[in-house]
Amino acid sequence: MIRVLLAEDQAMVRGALATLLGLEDDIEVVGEAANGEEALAVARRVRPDVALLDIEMPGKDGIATAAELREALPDCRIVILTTFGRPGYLRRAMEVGASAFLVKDSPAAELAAAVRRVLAGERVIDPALAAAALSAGPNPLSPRERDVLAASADGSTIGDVAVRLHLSEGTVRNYLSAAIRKTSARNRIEAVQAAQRQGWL
Amino acid sequence: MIRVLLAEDQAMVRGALATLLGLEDDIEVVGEAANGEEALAVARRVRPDVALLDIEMPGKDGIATAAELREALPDCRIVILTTFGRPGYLRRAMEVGASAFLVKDSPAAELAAAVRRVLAGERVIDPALAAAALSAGPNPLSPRERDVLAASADGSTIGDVAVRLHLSEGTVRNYLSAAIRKTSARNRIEAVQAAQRQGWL
DNA sequence: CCGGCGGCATGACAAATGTCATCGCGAACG
DNA sequence: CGTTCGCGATGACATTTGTCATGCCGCCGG
Repeated sequence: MIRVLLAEDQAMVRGALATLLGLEDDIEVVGEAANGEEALAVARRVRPDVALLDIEMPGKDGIATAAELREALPDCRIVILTTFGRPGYLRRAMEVGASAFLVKDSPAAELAAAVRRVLAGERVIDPALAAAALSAGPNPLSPRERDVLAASADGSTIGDVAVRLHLSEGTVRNYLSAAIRKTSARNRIEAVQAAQRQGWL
Repeated sequence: MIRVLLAEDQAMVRGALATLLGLEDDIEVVGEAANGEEALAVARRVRPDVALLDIEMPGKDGIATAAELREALPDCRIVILTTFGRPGYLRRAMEVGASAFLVKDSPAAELAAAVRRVLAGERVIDPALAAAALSAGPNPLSPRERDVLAASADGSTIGDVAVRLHLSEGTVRNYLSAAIRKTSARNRIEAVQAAQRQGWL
């Protein structure tokens, strides 16, 4: 039996996916979690063969969780599951040692198939997405630019961001200006959206 | 057997939910759809007893679909399913004649339960959410303010919005200013986010 | 040890944004 | 019939935002 841990914040989806996997003869869901911290705690206890991690979770997201899980249980294969097939997500998932990257709008049967394949040592990545990630290139934003852009994402004013990041307003404007240029956007809002679309935040 | 139609854009989630429902002795999934148009077409053909509609779908969303479905198949009960428990969503769902309103982070078992209960003539609404919807009050934005705010949501500049809506720039600014005031926001971005959080867009 | 790069800051300037007062029009409502 | 309200517009104004040049510091690679 393949022992699987499932981390996904939406209970209804989590339950449905767990049931789906449980129907497979060779798969057994040995743990469930609603967020990253929980996933790590459960993983340490149940020591699954494969961990299915949703990226979009409150608190510690799936990628960060994957990174820690890699250290705690090096033998546990990691399958990243996500709503959004963003190039940056894929890139980060791979850097962190994930074995598979699945988007939720691929067919449900893919899930069990991916679990089996990663356990067999394969990597599972949608070729189209892989191409997109490669052609998009790496994140061009410097760490600080990324910080400032992320801090601006919630509608904060430049002053707010400056306070929150302990910077001068002028500096914030400069970083933002750089981020806008690098994302080929016309203003902050477009820059934030472009960066999110690429998975750079 | 209760004949159910399931509309949900993410194939993996759709498949998992369909499987889950199919496991119930008294429920049968007689149709699936990935968007609103498809849902309507399938519904007309299979004439389900209950339609499960996700709100967040590309093209025609779950609420708009519910409105049309209500006219096409008045006897078909409607269960709205959504990721976000936004007060405005609930309000609109009720106005459009939905029998139930479920958020995806309630337990998976709720789904089948809701299907049975709506068929029995009950309404299924999370009490906490109902309270939130009532205490939040109705959408204070005038139709035009809503249009302008929605058109600004993607980072468009005032000029863009003016062109797209065939308005003068000054008018756009005025509506935006009103929307910002009514949402108690400090700028466009906050206004958009506040409105989205309430389900007003 | 020197050049480049990233981080941080200023100051100046132009452009976009937000606010306000005010106007005309038409529809709805008492 | 008058009042109110939403829609659309204008003009003036203050503020915020975006751009650019420039400077300083510290670190790292050649």
